Amino acid sequence: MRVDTSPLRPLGRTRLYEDLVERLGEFVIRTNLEVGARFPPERELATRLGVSRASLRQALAVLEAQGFIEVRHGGGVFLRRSRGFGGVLHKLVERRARLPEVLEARELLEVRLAELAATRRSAPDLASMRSALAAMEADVDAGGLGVAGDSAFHHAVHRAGKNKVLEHVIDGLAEAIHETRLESLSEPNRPRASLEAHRRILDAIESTDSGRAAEAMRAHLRQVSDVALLRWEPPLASDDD
Amino acid sequence: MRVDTSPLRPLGRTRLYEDLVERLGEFVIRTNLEVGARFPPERELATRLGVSRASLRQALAVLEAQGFIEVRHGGGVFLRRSRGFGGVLHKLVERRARLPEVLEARELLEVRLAELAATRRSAPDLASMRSALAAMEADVDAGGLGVAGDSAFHHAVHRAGKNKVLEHVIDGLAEAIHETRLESLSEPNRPRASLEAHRRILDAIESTDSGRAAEAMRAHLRQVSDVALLRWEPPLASDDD
DNA sequence: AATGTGTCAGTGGACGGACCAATCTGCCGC
DNA sequence: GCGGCAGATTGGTCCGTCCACTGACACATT
Repeated sequence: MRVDTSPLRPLGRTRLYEDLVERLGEFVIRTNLEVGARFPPERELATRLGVSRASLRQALAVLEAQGFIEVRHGGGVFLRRSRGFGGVLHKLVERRARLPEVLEARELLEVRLAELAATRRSAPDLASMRSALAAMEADVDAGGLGVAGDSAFHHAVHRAGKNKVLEHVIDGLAEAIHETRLESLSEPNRPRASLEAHRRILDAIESTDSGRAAEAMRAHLRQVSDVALLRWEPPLASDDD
Repeated sequence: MRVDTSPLRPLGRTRLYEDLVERLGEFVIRTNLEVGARFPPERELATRLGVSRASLRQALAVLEAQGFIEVRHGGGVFLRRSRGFGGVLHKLVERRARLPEVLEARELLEVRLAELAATRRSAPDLASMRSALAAMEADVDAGGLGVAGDSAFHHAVHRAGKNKVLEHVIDGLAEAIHETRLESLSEPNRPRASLEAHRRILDAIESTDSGRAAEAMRAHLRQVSDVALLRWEPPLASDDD
């Protein structure tokens, strides 16, 4: 039983620590704090922001985990990078308006990963893909959409690409991608078509044919995002230079 | 003056909240917690983990910011996704051993973004690139390495690609990339060569020639990563299937 | 004078308890 | 059976306290 999670939040919801993250971001900008420079002490920050040290420390923990600051015990809080202070991928991704960008990013990453997978895949990787496909087929035969298998298959391909960085990035996009997948698979006959597309991808990867793998993946993704509403007109280049 | 940040950390240093993030990850795995399911109450978690609620809440804040959990006031803590629980990009990136993967990811993203930039760049984008290049040239003429201009130029290209998601991802890799850039530019004559490479990229983007932009960027990056030590032998595909 | 050493103020790390606010649950009266 | 109220649950925030690490300065030693 899925718990209804995101929608219909209380409205004015305000995570104090989230506000603090933003405030600290502003602080960096407005004081023109340089990379490597030190923040005021926690106690002072807390006082000036009018919050408790506990709340402030939640915000600092987030920023540190994000890599924006470094907190040195006994030393102080230091700025590590200012670009994109605040801002987390998953938040960026969860905006409906970003769908075209997400799809664009997805295609880029996933096609390349399929290409890499064709060259680097190990025996266990292939096994994962096959079993994911089998699960998907079983589910589809039973009248399901095969989402679990679909997801597992793509994940297996990602792993087979042997690049943790790219894999991590794609996983970050996973949520938004998952929505797309649902919309697509909900159309009649889609599950079947999708299954076939996956077979072609697997076949190419098995034959270590990276070019074919890339193309098969690209075709598959295009098919999926076609359904996913809005075709996107990229802003035209202006030649006013 | 850059503060020496990463190397030679105190050894046993241990961020309690970081450990907690991992522990919670283990908890999700071991109890096979499903997406949407609820965690035990904070107080109970804190007790069972043997830490204060304050520390636990730092960990929860990180996990929530990361999008792994959702915390509902008065409701409880819920699992949003389990894939890659814990694990943050910038941590992944900061491992020396990952350099090849980072470079691979960088090339993929940056080449594509250059390609997009050639089609989507606006007048202000071009202006940013030109001024970055000018700054770089001035610095190089003065005997500097031109790192600031270099960085600004790439950033301008990223922005011109008009895809916030990709831009965000690249910015996440920025730190590691920056190191690479330093190593590369430190070699004799490099700054000059790099400047030329950037000119070619800009020229292609100005002419809205996406193919040439992509190639110019690729060549530039290859040149840079050549210097960056270790050529990488990707793991060979095993044909034992 | 140069160097080593001890001390101490400053700063982050963690805790426990208290109280508020949103939510959930179940009982009670209609 | 249904609506609503009240108490229990659970997260949100704060405060004060104490510990641990760092860095700088004063002082002693050579």
